Amino acid sequence: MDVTNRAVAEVLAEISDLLEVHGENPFKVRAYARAAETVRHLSRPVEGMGKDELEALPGIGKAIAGKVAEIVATGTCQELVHLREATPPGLPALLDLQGVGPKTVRRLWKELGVIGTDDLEAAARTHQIRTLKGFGKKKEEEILRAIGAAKNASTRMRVTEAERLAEMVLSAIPGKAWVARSLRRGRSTIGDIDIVTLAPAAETVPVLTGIADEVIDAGEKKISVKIDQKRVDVRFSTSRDLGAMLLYLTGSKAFNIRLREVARTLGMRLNEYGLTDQTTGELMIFRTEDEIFTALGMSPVPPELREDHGEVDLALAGPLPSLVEAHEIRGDLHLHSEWSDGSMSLDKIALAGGSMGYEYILVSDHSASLGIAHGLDADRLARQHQAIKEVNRTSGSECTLLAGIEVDILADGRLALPDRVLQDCDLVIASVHSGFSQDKDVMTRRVITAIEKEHVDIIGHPTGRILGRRPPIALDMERVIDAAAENGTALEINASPSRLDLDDIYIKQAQERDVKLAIGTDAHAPYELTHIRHGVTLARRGWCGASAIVNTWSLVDLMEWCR
DNA sequence: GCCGTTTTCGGCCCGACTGTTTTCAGTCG
Repeated sequence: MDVTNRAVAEVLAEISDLLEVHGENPFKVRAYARAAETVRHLSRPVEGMGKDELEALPGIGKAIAGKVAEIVATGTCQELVHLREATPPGLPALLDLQGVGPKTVRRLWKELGVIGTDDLEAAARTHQIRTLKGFGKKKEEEILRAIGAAKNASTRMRVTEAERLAEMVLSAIPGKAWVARSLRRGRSTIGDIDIVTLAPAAETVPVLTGIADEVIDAGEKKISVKIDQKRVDVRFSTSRDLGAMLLYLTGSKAFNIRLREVARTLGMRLNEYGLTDQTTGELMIFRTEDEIFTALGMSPVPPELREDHGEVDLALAGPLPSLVEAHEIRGDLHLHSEWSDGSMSLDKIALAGGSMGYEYILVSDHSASLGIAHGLDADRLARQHQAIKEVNRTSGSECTLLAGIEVDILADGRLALPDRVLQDCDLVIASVHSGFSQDKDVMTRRVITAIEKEHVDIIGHPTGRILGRRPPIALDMERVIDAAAENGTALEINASPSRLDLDDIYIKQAQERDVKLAIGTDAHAPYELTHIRHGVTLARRGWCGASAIVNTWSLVDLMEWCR
């Protein structure tokens, strides 16, 4: 049986949803949801863990440890089977509707016989909902709106799309404003935009109402609108207590809960306005987030780590590990020129690298193979590498071009170019670009075969995912990371906003096993070099310091490493 | 269901906003 942490987490999360629909104790519902999150972000597989080890995990006690063991052994558990039998299958989806929660779902089900979205829509159109006590015309309209919105459900945004939307709103707000929530934490995809502003509500609300497609709600302290199908929340604050508001609105939700628990152990209550002493009732306010961390007896937690993935306990015990910073990056280790499918000449790349302040850039065009236009064969690669030497001699740029290749990992694990060609490269990236649907075992062996190759230095975009378009390939990442550790091969953190591959979970795992990482933009055009910052953010989310990232090293050290 | 530097039982983060309400429940983040 091969049960991944993700699969176990999904079972636990579904139990949580179903318990909620059945009106179970909300704390029990949360217990399952929390356990699901714990398992989802665990840096080692629950499969093979003993009962004691499971129960030592945060939020997992005797009962859920038993469930996890059952799921690992059988792929499911009896509790879930029973809950599913007792629940119309269309019911949990109703929880996703805006304004519809567990209490409402349960009443609609029990009192109107609603068992799915279609029923609900019919009930609303025939005005049955307003017959329920406590429900009215507005609620009915809200439900119809929510169903409509769900039908053209907007997917999560890529980071670049979210940044554009945020910039547009920030520039419209008449006063200082900051981005918060998942965009500030550096999540790879963004659901909605949250902003904190010092601008007065009276001036801001009309402006936002003007640019919004819909106003979800608007009060004295906040306004929520929809722009281009995306939710934008703006919260009003003052410079005197900005710290607590930024902290609260950055989250995550789980992190906020943990922080408030910490405050309670100190006899205080934390909210978005400050810390309240529970005995005197005195409110302490803070201009910065760091002052609040200090007041809670913690080291400051950078936004990228605020997920309740162990950082709170660590910050209570002492300083957190220092994370890589953008200025520490000395070069870009993945880039395509006009020699394959990029748009940049070698001269232009050297120039662009110079203006980024880089010491080096790895020119890593595609190898010739099916599916990639203008990939390089051995002859063209040799000519390109001659041209690279020429540019290094003549460009006058501070930035050295490294002569590399992004060689295809073929379906059987062989590489698309022979060893004698690869050995002449400064650095070799090997990537999967075809045969994405191989099963897990075949795919894992394929990638590990490439990792074991003498001349391969970096595995490019390891899971091959394209956010919102192509799922990750089936890889046993445990085995891949072990193989990378054994062979001294680096894994890439691909900084392209459409990839952001590896995931932060795996970056953390790789680092824990002393696997080196390489950040590359995969740029095909000059402006894409600036995407390096997304790679740095992702590395930080994976708890990465500079020393684990090979392109924070000097050119000499980098060349020494890959030899 | 989980958990313990007051606790192995009795708590469980906290506030904004809305709708259908004369005082609050439900939902959301």
